[in-house]
Amino acid sequence: MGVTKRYIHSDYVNDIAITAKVFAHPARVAILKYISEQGSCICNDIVDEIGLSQATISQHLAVIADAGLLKGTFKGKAKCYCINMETFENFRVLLNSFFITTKSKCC
Amino acid sequence: MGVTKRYIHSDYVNDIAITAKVFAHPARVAILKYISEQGSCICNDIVDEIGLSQATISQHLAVIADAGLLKGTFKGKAKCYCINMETFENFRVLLNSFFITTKSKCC
DNA sequence: TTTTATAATCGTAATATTGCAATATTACGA
DNA sequence: TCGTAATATTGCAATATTACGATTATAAAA
Repeated sequence: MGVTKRYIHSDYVNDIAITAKVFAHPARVAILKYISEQGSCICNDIVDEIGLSQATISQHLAVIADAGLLKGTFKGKAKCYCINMETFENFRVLLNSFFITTKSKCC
Repeated sequence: MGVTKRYIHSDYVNDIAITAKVFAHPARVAILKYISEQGSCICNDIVDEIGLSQATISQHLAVIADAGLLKGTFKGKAKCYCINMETFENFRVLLNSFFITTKSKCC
């Protein structure tokens, strides 16, 4: 065991969990926040900004990118990152739908 | 290593990550969804509803409860769960603030 | 008091995640 | 082509998470 049993859940539930997981690590939140604050793209100022090794940042970037949240363009030898706002907006809507539809009359 | 370095990040960033983590597992999303659908409280129908063992469900419930998202009342031998909508709403607002404030002009 | 139903906890195995050093790759400029 | 800067990948150690059986607590009912 130790494996998440995704197959027992609906797609909707799995989608929410997978989406939330991207934001479930402070380094990834910080990376997205930093890119956002820089307005447009940057390179490995992220490594300087956040106190983690280049390897670790690169891994987190890969997780964010796999989720479809990054657009990258090579600008010289550096890579220019920016947020794919379309996917980002989809994520917002998905999570918000979950929050909005959840109700509970307490006992 | 293997430990998330929370201390290098701001409280805001850590709060978002901790909040998102609650929803980062499909079982927890499914539990919340089920409680919500039942309107008010239930007991261990959750175990029957979701295909996980009682011990596992209990663990996930503990994670949700630790986040402040559950209210429980003992009703007979069974325990009655419901969602703490105040905390839930706070979570919604926190995550939404992050989504709303994030911008990016792509390269 | 004993039984029974319900839920929490313990112990443990399997797997996932985090983080980093070392190394590879990629792309540019000299 | 070589050297160099920027990123990605690999391999590994430490830790966290997930899941479950077994056990333990708890409270109502018999």
